[in-house]
Amino acid sequence: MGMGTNWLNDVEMRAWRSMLSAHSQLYNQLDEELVKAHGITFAEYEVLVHTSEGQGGSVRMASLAEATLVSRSGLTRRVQHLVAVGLLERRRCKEDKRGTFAVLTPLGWEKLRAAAATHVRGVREHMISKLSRVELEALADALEKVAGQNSGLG
Amino acid sequence: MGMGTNWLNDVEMRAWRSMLSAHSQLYNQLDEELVKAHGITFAEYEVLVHTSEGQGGSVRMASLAEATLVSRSGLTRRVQHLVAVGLLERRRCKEDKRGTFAVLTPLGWEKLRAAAATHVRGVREHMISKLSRVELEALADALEKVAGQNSGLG
DNA sequence: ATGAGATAGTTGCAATGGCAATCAAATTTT
DNA sequence: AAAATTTGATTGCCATTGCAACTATCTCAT
Repeated sequence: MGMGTNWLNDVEMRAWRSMLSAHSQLYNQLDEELVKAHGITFAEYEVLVHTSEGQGGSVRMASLAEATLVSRSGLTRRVQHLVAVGLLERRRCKEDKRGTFAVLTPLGWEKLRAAAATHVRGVREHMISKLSRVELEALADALEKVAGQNSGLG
Repeated sequence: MGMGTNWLNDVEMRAWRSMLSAHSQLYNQLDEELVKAHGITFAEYEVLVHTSEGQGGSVRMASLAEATLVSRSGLTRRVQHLVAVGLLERRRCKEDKRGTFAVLTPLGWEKLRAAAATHVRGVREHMISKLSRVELEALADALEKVAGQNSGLG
């Protein structure tokens, strides 16, 4: 602005760059492991997880979009694909005829159960095992502050 | 495997979920701010930054791809676009005729200078200001451990 | 009840990005 | 030095995704 840019100092730069790098590596690694072992992407796995947390394994589309950090149109198509491969069903909402539920099928529950084992193992191996308990807590606390008020699911 | 999945406990889950959430929010926010203020995406900004760090504002394509966490084909097209809008030039490498340098143009330097101010302000506002100095250091340390041996650029 | 506006969800379209194949040039092997 | 392999980079093709536009339904003010 008036003067030259007040650049990020070393700690600030390390925090920001390692955030990009750690996220990228973790995401790609976990995604690859799920695809190889179970034929679903991490994004699809996230849909199954959040669906399973709703009443009777069913969640409204908008809520699912928010939980999985994707746009509504993006979610529509992800669900379309998961329906096509038999892991989800769509159910019309009786209270609000505009609404739609995504519902886990028995096959979806089974896929989720199997994929969760792979996913949890991956998170432990690629993230948690690299940190002490204290470091992990500090990481969780700091990241939650950065993420802001995003605790509940909806 | 023999027994049920050993689920993530509370701290582990908080760390992992907040990583996804914090990254998503930060990335989208910083991207939007750059697009609005300077007409370039965050991904493009990253290319300008890493190019500026090379000798004479020039970097080999492969090195740039690695630094910006994108595939080589993805980088080829990003650079194509930045060339089309006049922020970069391509220069053939004399020592290795297969190679190509991306080189910042004067316009590219100017755009970088302006965009950096916006970007740094955004990082401070959306990440750094939410943490104490101690928390920030803990975050940087933890994320670097998760990211592994990715310090140098190339 | 009716019309204005908000909300749930889907679709067209365009941008982005990765994988595999390809081409050119460098390096290694024999 | 010819052949085989590796490496740098680009392109074709396809999958994913977001924005804007659209439809259907709901809510609220009058």
